[in-house]
Amino acid sequence: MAINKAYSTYVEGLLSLFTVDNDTLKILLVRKTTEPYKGYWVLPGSMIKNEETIEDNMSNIIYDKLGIKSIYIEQSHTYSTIGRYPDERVIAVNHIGLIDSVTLLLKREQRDNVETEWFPIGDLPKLGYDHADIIEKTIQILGKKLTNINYVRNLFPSDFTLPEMERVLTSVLGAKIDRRNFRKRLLKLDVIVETGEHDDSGSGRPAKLYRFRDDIKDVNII
Amino acid sequence: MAINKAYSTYVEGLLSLFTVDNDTLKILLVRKTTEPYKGYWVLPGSMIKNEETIEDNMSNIIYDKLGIKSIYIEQSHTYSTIGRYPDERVIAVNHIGLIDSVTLLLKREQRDNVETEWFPIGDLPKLGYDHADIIEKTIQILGKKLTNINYVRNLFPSDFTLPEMERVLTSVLGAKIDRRNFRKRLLKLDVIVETGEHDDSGSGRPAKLYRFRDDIKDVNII
DNA sequence: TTTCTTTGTGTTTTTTTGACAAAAAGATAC
DNA sequence: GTATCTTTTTGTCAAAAAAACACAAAGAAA
Repeated sequence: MAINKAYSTYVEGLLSLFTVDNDTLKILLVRKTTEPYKGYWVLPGSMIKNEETIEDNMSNIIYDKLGIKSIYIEQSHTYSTIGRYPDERVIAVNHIGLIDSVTLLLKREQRDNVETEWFPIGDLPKLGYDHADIIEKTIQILGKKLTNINYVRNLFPSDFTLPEMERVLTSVLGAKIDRRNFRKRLLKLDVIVETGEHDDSGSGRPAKLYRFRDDIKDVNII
Repeated sequence: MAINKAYSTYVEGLLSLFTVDNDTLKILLVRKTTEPYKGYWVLPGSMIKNEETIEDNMSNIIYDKLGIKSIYIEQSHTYSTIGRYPDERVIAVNHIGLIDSVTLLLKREQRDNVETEWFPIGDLPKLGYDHADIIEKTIQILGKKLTNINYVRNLFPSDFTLPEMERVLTSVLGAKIDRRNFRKRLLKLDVIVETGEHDDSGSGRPAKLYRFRDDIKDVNII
Protein backbone atom coordinates (compact mmCIF):
# COMPACT_ATOMS: atom_id res chain seq x y z
CA MET A 1 0.00 0.00 0.00
CA ALA A 2 1.40 3.35 -1.00
CA ILE A 3 1.46 6.28 1.41
CA ASN A 4 -1.99 7.69 1.39
CA LYS A 5 -2.88 10.71 3.43
CA ALA A 6 -6.52 9.64 3.72
CA TYR A 7 -5.43 6.72 5.89
CA SER A 8 -2.40 8.11 7.63
CA THR A 9 -2.86 8.92 11.33
CA TYR A 10 -0.91 9.53 14.48
CA VAL A 11 -1.05 7.06 17.32
CA GLU A 12 -0.24 7.98 20.89
CA GLY A 13 0.33 5.82 23.92
CA LEU A 14 -1.42 7.00 27.08
CA LEU A 15 -0.87 5.81 30.61
CA SER A 16 -3.49 5.79 33.34
CA LEU A 17 -1.27 5.13 36.33
CA PHE A 18 -2.93 4.43 39.65
CA THR A 19 -1.63 4.18 43.16
CA VAL A 20 -3.08 4.03 46.65
CA ASP A 21 -2.16 6.84 48.97
CA ASN A 22 -3.84 7.65 52.24
CA ASP A 23 -6.48 4.95 51.71
CA THR A 24 -7.42 6.65 48.45
CA LEU A 25 -7.02 5.59 44.82
CA LYS A 26 -5.12 8.25 42.90
CA ILE A 27 -4.15 8.79 39.29
CA LEU A 28 -1.02 10.45 37.98
CA LEU A 29 -1.49 13.46 35.72
CA VAL A 30 0.93 15.86 34.08
CA ARG A 31 0.38 19.53 33.45
CA LYS A 32 0.57 20.76 29.89
CA THR A 33 2.97 23.65 29.34
CA THR A 34 2.18 24.21 25.67
CA GLU A 35 -0.92 24.83 23.60
CA PRO A 36 -3.36 23.31 23.07
CA TYR A 37 -4.79 22.87 26.57
CA LYS A 38 -1.89 24.79 28.11
CA GLY A 39 -2.17 24.67 31.89
CA TYR A 40 -4.63 21.76 31.81
CA TRP A 41 -3.85 18.37 33.27
CA VAL A 42 -3.59 15.33 31.01
CA LEU A 43 -2.64 11.68 31.13
CA PRO A 44 1.05 11.10 30.51
CA GLY A 45 1.67 9.92 26.96
CA SER A 46 3.53 10.46 23.75
CA MET A 47 3.27 9.88 20.03
CA ILE A 48 4.40 6.49 18.82
CA LYS A 49 7.32 6.63 16.45
CA ASN A 50 7.54 4.53 13.34
CA GLU A 51 10.31 2.39 14.70
CA GLU A 52 8.89 1.79 18.18
CA THR A 53 6.17 -0.51 19.44
CA ILE A 54 3.46 0.61 21.82
CA GLU A 55 5.29 -1.28 24.56
CA ASP A 56 8.53 0.62 23.84
CA ASN A 57 6.62 3.83 23.86
CA MET A 58 5.16 3.05 27.26
CA SER A 59 8.55 2.15 28.70
CA ASN A 60 9.90 5.47 27.55
CA ILE A 61 7.04 7.40 29.06
CA ILE A 62 7.36 5.60 32.35
CA TYR A 63 11.07 5.99 32.75
CA ASP A 64 12.11 9.04 30.75
CA LYS A 65 9.14 11.19 31.51
CA LEU A 66 7.97 9.99 34.90
CA GLY A 67 11.20 8.57 36.28
CA ILE A 68 9.59 5.36 37.44
CA LYS A 69 11.48 2.10 37.25
CA SER A 70 9.18 -0.71 38.22
CA ILE A 71 5.53 -0.95 37.40
CA TYR A 72 2.70 -3.26 36.48
CA ILE A 73 1.18 -2.26 33.16
CA GLU A 74 -1.31 -3.64 30.69
CA GLN A 75 -3.13 -2.36 27.65
CA SER A 76 -6.61 -1.11 28.27
CA HIS A 77 -8.52 0.40 25.35
CA THR A 78 -7.92 2.26 22.11
CA TYR A 79 -9.78 5.53 21.45
CA SER A 80 -10.45 7.00 18.03
CA THR A 81 -13.19 9.59 18.40
CA ILE A 82 -13.14 12.10 15.56
CA GLY A 83 -11.93 15.47 16.79
CA ARG A 84 -10.51 14.20 20.05
CA TYR A 85 -7.33 16.01 19.08
CA PRO A 86 -7.45 19.47 17.53
CA ASP A 87 -6.30 19.68 13.89
CA GLU A 88 -4.72 16.25 13.65
CA ARG A 89 -6.18 12.76 13.71
CA VAL A 90 -4.70 11.00 16.71
CA ILE A 91 -5.68 7.57 17.95
CA ALA A 92 -4.90 6.85 21.59
CA VAL A 93 -3.91 3.48 23.01
CA ASN A 94 -4.57 3.75 26.71
CA HIS A 95 -2.93 1.60 29.36
CA ILE A 96 -3.59 0.82 32.98
CA GLY A 97 -0.59 0.97 35.26
CA LEU A 98 -0.52 0.10 38.95
CA ILE A 99 2.15 0.97 41.48
CA ASP A 100 2.31 0.91 45.25
CA SER A 101 3.32 3.91 47.31
CA VAL A 102 6.54 2.44 48.66
CA THR A 103 7.90 1.36 45.29
CA LEU A 104 6.97 4.80 44.07
CA LEU A 105 9.06 6.45 46.77
CA LEU A 106 12.05 4.17 46.35
CA LYS A 107 12.16 3.80 42.59
CA ARG A 108 11.21 7.20 41.29
CA GLU A 109 13.78 9.63 40.00
CA GLN A 110 13.28 13.35 39.69
CA ARG A 111 12.31 14.70 36.28
CA ASP A 112 12.59 18.44 36.35
CA ASN A 113 10.95 19.20 33.07
CA VAL A 114 7.59 17.63 33.84
CA GLU A 115 5.12 18.80 36.46
CA THR A 116 3.23 15.76 37.75
CA GLU A 117 0.71 15.26 40.52
CA TRP A 118 -1.38 12.48 41.99
CA PHE A 119 -5.10 13.23 42.06
CA PRO A 120 -7.77 11.28 43.93
CA ILE A 121 -10.04 9.72 41.32
CA GLY A 122 -12.99 11.45 42.92
CA ASP A 123 -11.43 14.88 42.75
CA LEU A 124 -9.86 15.46 39.34
CA PRO A 125 -8.68 18.82 38.00
CA LYS A 126 -9.62 20.34 34.65
CA LEU A 127 -8.54 17.85 32.03
CA GLY A 128 -7.36 18.42 28.46
CA TYR A 129 -8.41 16.64 25.27
CA ASP A 130 -10.90 13.82 25.91
CA HIS A 131 -8.95 12.60 28.89
CA ALA A 132 -11.84 13.06 31.29
CA ASP A 133 -13.82 10.53 29.21
CA ILE A 134 -10.89 8.17 28.97
CA ILE A 135 -10.23 8.30 32.69
CA GLU A 136 -13.87 7.73 33.51
CA LYS A 137 -14.03 4.64 31.34
CA THR A 138 -10.67 3.42 32.60
CA ILE A 139 -11.79 3.63 36.22
CA GLN A 140 -14.80 1.51 35.32
CA ILE A 141 -12.57 -1.08 33.72
CA LEU A 142 -10.17 -0.99 36.64
CA GLY A 143 -12.99 -1.42 39.13
CA LYS A 144 -13.90 -4.77 37.59
CA LYS A 145 -10.29 -5.90 37.68
CA LEU A 146 -9.72 -4.88 41.28
CA THR A 147 -11.89 -7.70 42.53
CA ASN A 148 -8.99 -9.98 41.61
CA ILE A 149 -6.17 -10.44 44.08
CA ASN A 150 -3.53 -10.34 41.36
CA TYR A 151 -4.48 -6.79 40.46
CA VAL A 152 -4.97 -5.62 44.00
CA ARG A 153 -1.51 -6.79 44.99
CA ASN A 154 0.13 -4.29 42.65
CA LEU A 155 -1.38 -1.40 44.57
CA PHE A 156 0.00 -2.43 47.96
CA PRO A 157 3.59 -2.43 49.19
CA SER A 158 5.35 -5.46 50.58
CA ASP A 159 4.20 -4.65 54.09
CA PHE A 160 0.56 -3.78 54.22
CA THR A 161 -2.23 -4.17 56.74
CA LEU A 162 -5.59 -5.75 56.22
CA PRO A 163 -7.62 -2.82 57.58
CA GLU A 164 -5.82 -0.64 55.03
CA MET A 165 -6.81 -2.95 52.19
CA GLU A 166 -10.34 -3.15 53.51
CA ARG A 167 -10.68 0.61 53.46
CA VAL A 168 -9.36 0.94 49.94
CA LEU A 169 -11.55 -1.78 48.50
CA THR A 170 -14.53 -0.42 50.34
CA SER A 171 -14.06 3.06 48.98
CA VAL A 172 -13.09 2.05 45.44
CA LEU A 173 -15.52 -0.79 44.91
CA GLY A 174 -18.24 0.29 47.26
CA ALA A 175 -18.07 -3.23 48.68
CA LYS A 176 -19.15 -3.99 52.22
CA ILE A 177 -16.42 -6.06 53.75
CA ASP A 178 -16.77 -8.05 56.94
CA ARG A 179 -13.42 -7.80 58.65
CA ARG A 180 -13.44 -11.32 60.03
CA ASN A 181 -14.55 -13.01 56.84
CA PHE A 182 -12.16 -10.96 54.73
CA ARG A 183 -9.18 -12.01 56.79
CA LYS A 184 -10.34 -15.60 56.86
CA ARG A 185 -10.69 -15.71 53.07
CA LEU A 186 -7.27 -14.24 52.34
CA LEU A 187 -5.58 -16.59 54.76
CA LYS A 188 -7.45 -19.60 53.47
CA LEU A 189 -6.57 -18.72 49.89
CA ASP A 190 -2.96 -18.78 50.99
CA VAL A 191 -2.07 -15.54 49.27
CA ILE A 192 -0.72 -13.51 52.20
CA VAL A 193 1.75 -14.14 55.02
CA GLU A 194 2.33 -12.34 58.30
CA THR A 195 5.64 -10.53 58.41
CA GLY A 196 5.68 -10.63 62.21
CA GLU A 197 5.85 -6.86 62.38
CA HIS A 198 3.18 -4.35 63.25
CA ASP A 199 2.14 -0.96 62.02
CA ASP A 200 2.46 1.31 65.06
CA SER A 201 1.55 4.52 63.31
CA GLY A 202 -2.18 4.38 63.97
CA SER A 203 -4.10 5.45 67.01
CA GLY A 204 -5.58 2.16 68.14
CA ARG A 205 -4.25 -1.35 68.41
CA PRO A 206 -1.33 -1.81 65.99
CA ALA A 207 -2.25 -3.73 62.85
CA LYS A 208 -0.32 -6.79 61.76
CA LEU A 209 1.75 -6.35 58.65
CA TYR A 210 1.38 -8.82 55.80
CA ARG A 211 3.09 -9.45 52.49
CA PHE A 212 1.87 -11.29 49.42
CA ARG A 213 3.24 -14.66 48.47
CA ASP A 214 5.08 -14.73 45.18
CA ASP A 215 2.88 -16.91 43.04
CA ILE A 216 -0.71 -16.66 44.04
CA LYS A 217 -3.90 -18.00 42.57
CA ASP A 218 -5.84 -15.88 40.15
CA VAL A 219 -8.97 -15.58 42.23
CA ASN A 220 -11.51 -12.98 43.21
CA ILE A 221 -11.46 -11.79 46.78
CA ILE A 222 -14.60 -9.71 46.56
CA MET B 1 1.65 19.19 15.89
CA ALA B 2 2.74 19.47 12.29
CA ILE B 3 2.63 16.50 9.97
CA ASN B 4 5.69 14.48 10.73
CA LYS B 5 6.48 11.33 8.82
CA ALA B 6 8.44 9.89 11.74
CA TYR B 7 5.20 9.57 13.69
CA SER B 8 2.68 8.96 10.95
CA THR B 9 1.32 5.41 10.76
CA TYR B 10 -1.56 3.42 9.38
CA VAL B 11 -4.10 1.87 11.67
CA GLU B 12 -6.25 -1.07 10.67
CA GLY B 13 -9.28 -2.58 12.32
CA LEU B 14 -9.29 -6.36 12.51
CA LEU B 15 -12.17 -8.63 13.40
CA SER B 16 -11.83 -12.02 15.04
CA LEU B 17 -15.35 -13.29 14.54
CA PHE B 18 -16.33 -16.54 16.25
CA THR B 19 -19.32 -18.78 15.96
CA VAL B 20 -20.31 -22.24 17.10
CA ASP B 21 -21.04 -24.74 14.39
CA ASN B 22 -21.38 -28.46 14.87
CA ASP B 23 -20.34 -28.22 18.54
CA THR B 24 -17.13 -26.54 17.42
CA LEU B 25 -15.82 -23.01 17.86
CA LYS B 26 -14.96 -21.51 14.47
CA ILE B 27 -13.40 -18.29 13.29
CA LEU B 28 -14.18 -16.41 10.08
CA LEU B 29 -11.28 -15.80 7.70
CA VAL B 30 -11.05 -14.23 4.27
CA ARG B 31 -8.72 -15.24 1.48
CA LYS B 32 -6.35 -12.64 0.13
CA THR B 33 -6.50 -12.16 -3.62
CA THR B 34 -3.65 -9.66 -3.88
CA GLU B 35 -0.03 -9.51 -2.81
CA PRO B 36 1.34 -9.61 -0.23
CA TYR B 37 0.21 -12.99 1.13
CA LYS B 38 -1.89 -13.65 -1.97
CA GLY B 39 -3.85 -16.86 -1.47
CA TYR B 40 -3.29 -16.84 2.29
CA TRP B 41 -6.12 -16.53 4.77
CA VAL B 42 -6.36 -13.48 7.02
CA LEU B 43 -8.67 -11.89 9.54
CA PRO B 44 -11.21 -9.56 7.95
CA GLY B 45 -10.16 -5.95 8.35
CA SER B 46 -9.46 -2.66 6.69
CA MET B 47 -7.46 0.51 7.09
CA ILE B 48 -9.05 3.19 9.21
CA LYS B 49 -9.74 6.38 7.32
CA ASN B 50 -9.08 9.79 8.77
CA GLU B 51 -12.73 10.60 9.09
CA GLU B 52 -13.92 7.33 10.58
CA THR B 53 -13.69 5.90 14.08
CA ILE B 54 -12.60 2.37 14.80
CA GLU B 55 -16.22 1.56 15.52
CA ASP B 56 -17.33 2.90 12.11
CA ASN B 57 -14.58 0.91 10.51
CA MET B 58 -15.79 -2.28 12.18
CA SER B 59 -19.39 -1.65 11.13
CA ASN B 60 -18.27 -1.28 7.56
CA ILE B 61 -16.25 -4.46 7.63
CA ILE B 62 -19.07 -6.40 9.17
CA TYR B 63 -21.76 -5.25 6.81
CA ASP B 64 -20.07 -4.21 3.58
CA LYS B 65 -17.46 -6.89 3.48
CA LEU B 66 -19.05 -9.79 5.32
CA GLY B 67 -22.72 -9.02 4.80
CA ILE B 68 -23.59 -9.55 8.47
CA LYS B 69 -26.24 -7.42 10.10
CA SER B 70 -26.34 -8.22 13.77
CA ILE B 71 -23.40 -9.07 15.93
CA TYR B 72 -21.87 -8.73 19.36
CA ILE B 73 -18.50 -7.02 19.16
CA GLU B 74 -15.94 -5.58 21.52
CA GLN B 75 -12.41 -4.30 21.29
CA SER B 76 -9.76 -6.80 22.20
CA HIS B 77 -6.12 -5.71 21.82
CA THR B 78 -3.95 -3.41 19.73
CA TYR B 79 -0.86 -4.82 18.01
CA SER B 80 2.15 -2.78 16.96
CA THR B 81 5.01 -5.19 16.35
CA ILE B 82 7.64 -3.69 14.08
CA GLY B 83 7.58 -5.37 10.68
CA ARG B 84 4.20 -7.01 11.14
CA TYR B 85 3.26 -5.46 7.82
CA PRO B 86 5.68 -5.44 4.91
CA ASP B 87 6.98 -2.00 3.87
CA GLU B 88 4.51 0.10 5.85
CA ARG B 89 4.02 0.65 9.54
CA VAL B 90 0.53 -0.59 10.37
CA ILE B 91 -0.93 -0.83 13.85
CA ALA B 92 -3.84 -3.27 14.23
CA VAL B 93 -6.78 -2.84 16.56
CA ASN B 94 -8.23 -6.29 16.93
CA HIS B 95 -11.81 -7.02 17.97
CA ILE B 96 -13.69 -10.03 19.21
CA GLY B 97 -17.04 -10.67 17.58
CA LEU B 98 -19.51 -13.38 18.49
CA ILE B 99 -22.45 -14.60 16.45
CA ASP B 100 -24.70 -17.62 16.65
CA SER B 101 -25.29 -19.94 13.75
CA VAL B 102 -28.98 -19.12 13.27
CA THR B 103 -28.49 -15.35 13.23
CA LEU B 104 -25.69 -15.97 10.78
CA LEU B 105 -27.98 -17.87 8.42
CA LEU B 106 -30.82 -15.40 8.65
CA LYS B 107 -28.97 -12.14 8.66
CA ARG B 108 -26.11 -12.68 6.28
CA GLU B 109 -26.16 -11.34 2.76
CA GLN B 110 -24.05 -12.60 -0.09
CA ARG B 111 -20.86 -10.70 -0.88
CA ASP B 112 -19.49 -11.94 -4.18
CA ASN B 113 -16.16 -10.20 -4.10
CA VAL B 114 -14.89 -11.76 -0.88
CA GLU B 115 -14.08 -15.40 -0.34
CA THR B 116 -14.79 -16.23 3.31
CA GLU B 117 -14.75 -19.45 5.28
CA TRP B 118 -15.29 -20.60 8.85
CA PHE B 119 -12.36 -22.56 10.26
CA PRO B 120 -12.34 -24.58 13.48
CA ILE B 121 -9.96 -22.87 15.85
CA GLY B 122 -8.00 -26.10 16.15
CA ASP B 123 -7.55 -26.47 12.41
CA LEU B 124 -6.50 -23.17 10.87
CA PRO B 125 -5.14 -22.72 7.34
CA LYS B 126 -1.96 -20.91 6.39
CA LEU B 127 -2.31 -17.37 7.71
CA GLY B 128 -0.90 -14.11 6.37
CA TYR B 129 0.83 -11.29 8.25
CA ASP B 130 1.03 -11.92 12.00
CA HIS B 131 -2.55 -13.11 12.12
CA ALA B 132 -1.62 -16.52 13.49
CA ASP B 133 -0.15 -14.78 16.54
CA ILE B 134 -3.10 -12.47 16.88
CA ILE B 135 -5.59 -15.31 16.63
CA GLU B 136 -3.70 -17.39 19.17
CA LYS B 137 -3.71 -14.57 21.69
CA THR B 138 -7.33 -13.72 20.93
CA ILE B 139 -8.45 -17.28 21.58
CA GLN B 140 -6.72 -17.13 24.95
CA ILE B 141 -8.53 -13.92 25.80
CA LEU B 142 -11.83 -15.31 24.57
CA GLY B 143 -11.38 -18.46 26.63
CA LYS B 144 -11.33 -16.42 29.82
CA LYS B 145 -14.41 -14.51 28.77
CA LEU B 146 -16.38 -17.59 27.82
CA THR B 147 -16.75 -18.59 31.44
CA ASN B 148 -19.24 -15.76 31.69
CA ILE B 149 -22.83 -16.38 30.70
CA ASN B 150 -23.15 -13.01 29.00
CA TYR B 151 -20.47 -13.93 26.50
CA VAL B 152 -21.60 -17.50 26.02
CA ARG B 153 -25.12 -16.37 25.16
CA ASN B 154 -23.89 -14.61 22.03
CA LEU B 155 -22.69 -17.88 20.58
CA PHE B 156 -26.00 -19.69 20.89
CA PRO B 157 -29.26 -19.14 19.00
CA SER B 158 -32.56 -18.43 20.67
CA ASP B 159 -33.39 -22.11 20.87
CA PHE B 160 -30.52 -24.14 22.15
CA THR B 161 -30.14 -27.30 24.16
CA LEU B 162 -28.11 -27.80 27.29
CA PRO B 163 -26.21 -30.86 26.04
CA GLU B 164 -25.12 -28.74 23.06
CA MET B 165 -23.78 -26.00 25.34
CA GLU B 166 -22.09 -28.60 27.51
CA ARG B 167 -20.26 -30.04 24.55
CA VAL B 168 -19.07 -26.65 23.32
CA LEU B 169 -17.86 -25.47 26.71
CA THR B 170 -16.18 -28.79 27.32
CA SER B 171 -14.27 -28.68 24.06
CA VAL B 172 -13.42 -24.97 24.14
CA LEU B 173 -12.57 -24.59 27.80
CA GLY B 174 -11.51 -28.11 28.54
CA ALA B 175 -13.92 -27.98 31.45
CA LYS B 176 -15.41 -31.12 32.92
CA ILE B 177 -19.10 -30.45 33.27
CA ASP B 178 -21.47 -32.54 35.35
CA ARG B 179 -24.69 -32.50 33.44
CA ARG B 180 -26.95 -32.46 36.48
CA ASN B 181 -25.08 -29.70 38.27
CA PHE B 182 -24.74 -27.65 35.08
CA ARG B 183 -28.47 -27.67 34.49
CA LYS B 184 -29.16 -26.93 38.12
CA ARG B 185 -26.85 -23.94 38.14
CA LEU B 186 -28.26 -22.34 35.01
CA LEU B 187 -31.81 -22.76 36.21
CA LYS B 188 -31.01 -21.45 39.66
CA LEU B 189 -29.27 -18.40 38.20
CA ASP B 190 -32.49 -17.72 36.37
CA VAL B 191 -30.81 -17.05 33.04
CA ILE B 192 -32.57 -19.58 30.82
CA VAL B 193 -36.18 -20.56 30.17
CA GLU B 194 -37.69 -23.65 28.59
CA THR B 195 -39.35 -22.89 25.26
CA GLY B 196 -41.58 -25.95 25.58
CA GLU B 197 -40.22 -27.36 22.34
CA HIS B 198 -37.77 -30.19 21.77
CA ASP B 199 -34.91 -30.86 19.44
CA ASP B 200 -35.89 -34.01 17.58
CA SER B 201 -32.91 -34.15 15.28
CA GLY B 202 -30.72 -36.32 17.49
CA SER B 203 -30.69 -40.06 17.86
CA GLY B 204 -31.69 -40.44 21.51
CA ARG B 205 -34.22 -38.79 23.73
CA PRO B 206 -35.08 -35.35 22.33
CA ALA B 207 -33.45 -32.51 24.24
CA LYS B 208 -35.47 -29.64 25.64
CA LEU B 209 -34.97 -26.32 23.93
CA TYR B 210 -34.12 -23.27 26.00
CA ARG B 211 -33.74 -19.58 25.37
CA PHE B 212 -31.89 -16.92 27.37
CA ARG B 213 -33.75 -14.35 29.38
CA ASP B 214 -33.26 -10.79 28.21
CA ASP B 215 -31.40 -9.24 31.09
CA ILE B 216 -29.31 -11.73 32.90
CA LYS B 217 -26.78 -11.46 35.66
CA ASP B 218 -23.15 -11.08 34.80
CA VAL B 219 -21.98 -14.30 36.38
CA ASN B 220 -19.62 -17.13 35.66
CA ILE B 221 -21.19 -20.48 34.86
CA ILE B 222 -17.94 -22.41 34.85
C1' DT C 1 -5.73 3.61 85.96
C1' DT C 2 -9.29 4.88 83.16
C1' DT C 3 -10.91 5.90 78.68
C1' DC C 4 -10.60 5.97 73.78
C1' DT C 5 -9.61 4.15 69.33
C1' DT C 6 -8.72 0.59 66.29
C1' DT C 7 -7.48 -4.17 65.42
C1' DG C 8 -7.79 -9.19 66.11
C1' DT C 9 -10.38 -13.32 66.77
C1' DG C 10 -14.22 -17.90 66.87
C1' DT C 11 -18.70 -20.05 66.29
C1' DT C 12 -22.98 -20.98 64.22
C1' DT C 13 -26.10 -20.90 60.40
C1' DT C 14 -26.99 -20.69 55.71
C1' DT C 15 -25.83 -21.31 51.08
C1' DT C 16 -23.35 -23.30 47.52
C1' DT C 17 -20.85 -26.82 45.44
C1' DG C 18 -19.72 -31.53 44.31
C1' DA C 19 -20.43 -36.28 43.86
C1' DC C 20 -23.23 -39.72 42.32
C1' DA C 21 -26.99 -43.48 39.08
C1' DA C 22 -31.33 -44.60 37.45
C1' DA C 23 -35.41 -43.66 34.71
C1' DA C 24 -37.54 -41.63 30.45
C1' DA C 25 -38.09 -40.58 25.46
C1' DG C 26 -37.61 -41.55 21.04
C1' DA C 27 -35.30 -44.32 17.01
C1' DT C 28 -33.83 -48.62 15.21
C1' DA C 29 -33.43 -53.54 14.61
C1' DC C 30 -35.33 -57.87 14.85
C1' DG D 1 -44.64 -54.99 18.58
C1' DT D 2 -40.94 -56.10 21.49
C1' DA D 3 -36.41 -55.60 22.61
C1' DT D 4 -32.43 -52.85 22.24
C1' DC D 5 -29.80 -48.79 21.63
C1' DT D 6 -28.78 -43.94 22.19
C1' DT D 7 -29.14 -39.73 24.44
C1' DT D 8 -31.50 -36.81 27.71
C1' DT D 9 -33.65 -35.83 31.97
C1' DT D 10 -33.99 -35.88 36.89
C1' DG D 11 -32.95 -35.74 42.75
C1' DT D 12 -30.51 -36.60 47.02
C1' DC D 13 -26.99 -36.35 50.22
C1' DA D 14 -22.45 -34.88 51.99
C1' DA D 15 -18.86 -31.53 52.03
C1' DA D 16 -17.21 -27.04 51.51
C1' DA D 17 -17.71 -22.24 51.40
C1' DA D 18 -19.87 -18.07 52.59
C1' DA D 19 -22.32 -15.12 55.64
C1' DA D 20 -23.82 -13.42 59.93
C1' DC D 21 -22.54 -12.03 64.21
C1' DA D 22 -19.90 -9.42 69.16
C1' DC D 23 -16.45 -9.11 72.26
C1' DA D 24 -11.63 -9.12 73.80
C1' DA D 25 -6.93 -7.16 73.16
C1' DA D 26 -3.34 -3.69 72.22
C1' DG D 27 -1.63 0.54 72.44
C1' DA D 28 -2.22 5.84 73.02
C1' DA D 29 -4.10 9.58 75.38
C1' DA D 30 -6.37 11.65 79.19
